[in-house]
Amino acid sequence: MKIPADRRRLSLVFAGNAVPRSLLFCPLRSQEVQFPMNLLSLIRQRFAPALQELVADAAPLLEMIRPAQDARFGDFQANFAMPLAKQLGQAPRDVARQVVERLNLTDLCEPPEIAGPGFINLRLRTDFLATQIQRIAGDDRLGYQPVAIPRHVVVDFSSPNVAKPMHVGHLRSTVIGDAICRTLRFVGHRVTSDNHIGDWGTQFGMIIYGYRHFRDQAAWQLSPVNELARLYKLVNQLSDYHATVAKLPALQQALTDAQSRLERLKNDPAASDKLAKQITTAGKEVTAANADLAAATASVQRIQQTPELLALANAHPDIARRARDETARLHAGDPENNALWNQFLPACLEALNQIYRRLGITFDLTLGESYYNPMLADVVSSLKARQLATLSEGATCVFLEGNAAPFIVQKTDGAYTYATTDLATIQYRQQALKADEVLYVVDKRQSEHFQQLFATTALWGIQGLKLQHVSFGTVMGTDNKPYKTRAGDTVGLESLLDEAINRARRIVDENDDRREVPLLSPEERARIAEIVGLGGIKYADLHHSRDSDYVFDWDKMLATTGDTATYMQYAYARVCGIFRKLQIDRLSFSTQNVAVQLQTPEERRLALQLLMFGYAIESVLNDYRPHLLTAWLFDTADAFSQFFDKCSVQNAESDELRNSRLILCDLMARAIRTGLSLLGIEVSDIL
RNA sequence: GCGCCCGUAGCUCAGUUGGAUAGAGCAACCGCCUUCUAAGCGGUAGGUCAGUGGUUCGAAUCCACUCGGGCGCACCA
Repeated sequence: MKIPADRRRLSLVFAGNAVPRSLLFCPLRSQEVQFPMNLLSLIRQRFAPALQELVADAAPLLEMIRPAQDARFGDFQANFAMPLAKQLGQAPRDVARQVVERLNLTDLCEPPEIAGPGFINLRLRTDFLATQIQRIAGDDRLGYQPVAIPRHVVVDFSSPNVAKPMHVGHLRSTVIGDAICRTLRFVGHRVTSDNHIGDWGTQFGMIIYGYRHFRDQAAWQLSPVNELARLYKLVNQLSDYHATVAKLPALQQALTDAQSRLERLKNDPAASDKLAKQITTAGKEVTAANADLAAATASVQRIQQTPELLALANAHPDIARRARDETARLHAGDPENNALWNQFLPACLEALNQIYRRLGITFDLTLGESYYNPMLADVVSSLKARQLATLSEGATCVFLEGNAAPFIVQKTDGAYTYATTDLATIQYRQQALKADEVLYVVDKRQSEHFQQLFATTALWGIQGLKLQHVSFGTVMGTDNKPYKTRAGDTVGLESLLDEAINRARRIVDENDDRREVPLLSPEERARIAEIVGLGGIKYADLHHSRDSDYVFDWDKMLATTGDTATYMQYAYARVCGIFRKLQIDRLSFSTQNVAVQLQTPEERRLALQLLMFGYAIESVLNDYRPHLLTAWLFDTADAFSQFFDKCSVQNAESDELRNSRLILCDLMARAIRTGLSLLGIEVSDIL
């Protein structure tokens, strides 16, 4: 397949770099012994030789060394003695003892303890922790070394449709995808973020049709994007109206059928568990059929009760087909439709970019579906040549084992589908972009599509490219239904961001007004409200495990208490407050060589937590789960809050202790700033 | 009908792929500001991990079935 040298379609290339440069290459000051900045890997390395003496493959056993799940068990625990004992035919505690005797850990840990059935509990030496903190003092990367072998990862996320308003689902993809990009870059991989926007599909036919028939010229001149959005909604509404009217008898029939089925079952004299279950099922079917009919009737009535809409609907009875025709003509190269496309697209993209700018998100590439249009015919003929694609009911399909439905690459009318585009995109990403890996940050409801896509890709002969669907769950409202406005519309993103910032502003005002002497100017308040509001939205999304559905709840998101972005931002601001109060410059202080002492449990816990940063990062990238980073951030801020409570800096018993605590404070601030930056969340020196 | 996912404290969610007495946040109750930001800290209470059976040293996690819920299944993307 040929990749067109010229980009026939408009594509935007951003040079944006998500993580501040300063965070990327910050060499450590001391270059002596380099421990990997992942304490767990270090411990595992020390266990490896001891285990290799007892067993051929130590790797799975090393996996069983974990952070302790309870502080009483120390800092780390090894759980391998029990399975290993079985393998060796010995008692677990004996096996544990043998391993412990072979260990050389004295520079890192207190003597290991064997507990319960054979757990090995490890407690790091406090002087070791102190040395490590001293070593990474002042480092924004907390000592994290870039990977030795970088991969090139293409991250496909956000991917809105132009002209259709973006909604919370796009927000979720955008926020998760951006966090993944930033984290991958941080550890040293090469990342290409690609916004695979829907700029070539059915909705464009609708806009073109709307533009030709329903355009309000004044509105168009005032704001093309708003007018296009209105036109899309209108055409969609009218198409739906006709489709729904046509569907009403069938829905009515379905209800009647379900009802009579239920009656028949209820009158069945034979009583059995199976029958009872069938009655339950039939009852649910009646309820569902009722709901379907009611929804359809309501949507029809909405049109019929609005004379202007009804008149339009009646004047355009075959609007759906004619809109599809416009799409087909666009794809066929019709000059007028292509001219309109070229006219519409920049405004649509600009509207999207406006939102990305507010969110602080950039893309390396914005290659929409249209970009791949010239490659689609070759994809299909290549699939046919390999006899993967066959004609069925007029459509060109790839039939895959285990899938009832085929993977359609060309429709009966000759049009290509997003399956075709996705295949072309994969080929392009491997051949032109030289990607090693592609991530798709897309709603989990599309998992079957990706399963088919990846299966087809493999059959097609593309090798050496790792493909992963990074799926996420639906965003629900507090009513546990997909998040919508009361009228049933999707919630526009722009208004969502406004709402978040407005709410945050109220909190910022309230807080500052409570002070004896307010600290903040209106401009500062506005800036902080933005940081807190956007941080709240992003954090709410990211701190849920990505594949669970989550409930979008303003009050929780911007709560002034608990596990929110604000908690971390607040902890950061408190560190800045300490340095302000003592009139010490944080940046210059942190480069001084200060002896770190960890005398209290709070200081020790904070230090250990900071040193677990590398482990947290690697857990995130293991399966692209940003919520593991939010958990680490919360634990870190929590450790700091306890430290702040118990360990006064300005009233420290000695200058040495004060300086040691200042080092911890500074490092903690860097940890929070870096960690939040990987999630696309900012901090402020004052809150 | 076929397939995928889920069910953990009153609510919202974690639970590092089979480890020790199942954890957070919110809400509730009790306590802590003349000292670095109380957007904070400490404490109390709250659980049949939907249910039953199985696998084994050991199960919220794996298997089977049952109950309850969600989603997807031929030309929208």
